[in-house]
Amino acid sequence: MSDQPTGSTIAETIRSQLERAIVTGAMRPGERLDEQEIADRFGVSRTPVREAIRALAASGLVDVRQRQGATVGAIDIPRLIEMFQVMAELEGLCGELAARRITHEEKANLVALHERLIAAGDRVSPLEFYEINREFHEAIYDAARSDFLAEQTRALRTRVGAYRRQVTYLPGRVASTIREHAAVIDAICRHDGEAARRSLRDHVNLLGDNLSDFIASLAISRPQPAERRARAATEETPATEEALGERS
Amino acid sequence: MSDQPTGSTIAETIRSQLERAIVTGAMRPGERLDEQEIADRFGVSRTPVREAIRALAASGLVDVRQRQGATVGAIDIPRLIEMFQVMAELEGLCGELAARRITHEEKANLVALHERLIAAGDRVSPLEFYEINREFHEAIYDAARSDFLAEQTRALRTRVGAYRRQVTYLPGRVASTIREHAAVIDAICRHDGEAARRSLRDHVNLLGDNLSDFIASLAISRPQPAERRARAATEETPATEEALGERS
DNA sequence: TTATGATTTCGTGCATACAACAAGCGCAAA
DNA sequence: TTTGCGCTTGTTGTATGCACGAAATCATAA
Repeated sequence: MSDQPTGSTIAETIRSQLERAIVTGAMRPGERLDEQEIADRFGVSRTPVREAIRALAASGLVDVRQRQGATVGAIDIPRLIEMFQVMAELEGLCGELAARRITHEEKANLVALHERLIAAGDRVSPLEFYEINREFHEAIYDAARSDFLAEQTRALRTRVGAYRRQVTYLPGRVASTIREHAAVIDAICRHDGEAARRSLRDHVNLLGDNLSDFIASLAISRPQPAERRARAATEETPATEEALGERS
Repeated sequence: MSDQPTGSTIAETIRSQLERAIVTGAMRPGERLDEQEIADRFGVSRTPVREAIRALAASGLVDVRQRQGATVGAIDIPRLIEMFQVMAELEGLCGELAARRITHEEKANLVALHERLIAAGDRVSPLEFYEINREFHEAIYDAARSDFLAEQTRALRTRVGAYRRQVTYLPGRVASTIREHAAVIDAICRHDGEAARRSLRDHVNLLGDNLSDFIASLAISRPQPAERRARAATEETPATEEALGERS
């Protein structure tokens, strides 16, 4: 390993790198994770790589089958919808708790983030929009004052990250997101727990709905993913899944 | 390994065994998990033991700190309450979905389980009561038709298992449980999603409330039975250890 | 040609050895 | 006594070798 964070283990470093590769879409769902290959790529032995893969498997980002190696977690549509539904509940609970517990400073922060989001949305900067959106939700987690709930919600958010990213960029979705966030902020600042819960839950559920529409529209020209372990010796492609690929 | 399930790995076997030891309370919160010791105990090398421990850590049942080994997950009171709150939401969602999707056969099964629960409650058979209660909730997960939701809820249930077990056996709690379950069944059979969600959520939340009462009552005066063989008696333990440890 | 069975190949699962780090211990200095 | 430093010791983190098993390949028969 050339650059390793001091105080951290190799396994954790690899885990982090792989996670990043997966949630950003650099590694595509169904793609194989060969222990030896990854070990060579990072210049370490199989042991920490193996540990990293198992950790990712535990968080649901990769699938492992006995004696058959690991692949990047492929989530089928029904399951993805289920995940959004659960996420909606958790985010809703975050909203309700936040509405009851938020401080003045946090309110101000939320509003500020929202305005940054609007600005980013106007300039149509997907990456920045995505990041600010993340911070917005993180701010709500903080305000909810429930570490465990925050961890669970965050984990789920990460897990669907690769897919959600596609949805967030849908045309028209940005404007809707801003409107929905405005409703969330309003409810939270009014300390209306029920309204906050509802607006956040619906917000996330709408993402899920959009997702299904999105998927459905793609189902027409979907190539059969019969790719086995065919990997060219060339550089790996920083692409996204064909079904969820760039779309304008 | 003397008896290993065919088709399963050693690591998985060990993971399962350790999980069982933890959720049943045989291993107590804060207790240390020495890789070599466990490896010797099972007659295997450190490698699969290590893997098992990391898996348990990922599911939240054990805590690991870099270079400082692993301990059985110790959950403090605020966090435990947070976990119950999240669990209440998830169970509530299960209930709502179940109310909308349950079949006639499943209704009958639910009722049958409930009657078995009543019988077990009358005979005051804690272990059986616990098991039937588990099956009851599992039946609701099934009826909800959401694999992911079921997995999440089940995982959380397992995670608080060691603590929840104590609460379920509180005097008077059995009768309340049966009453609350009756309300749940009624709502589900009427296909009233909202009522099902509310009744199930409150049911679990009441467990949380009882939990706090339980903790509070123990904080006053509680002679330690200490009939269990003390393994790491000198080990530093969190507050919950005292409060939720062995009791009659 | 397809189907079926043996064989080869390649990757995972586990064992073992070594390295690195943290906690405990002893000794010396204040 | 207390404090600080270096050493020892024990445990974790990583590397490496080997064995088992599943998929791939090939051979043979219908």
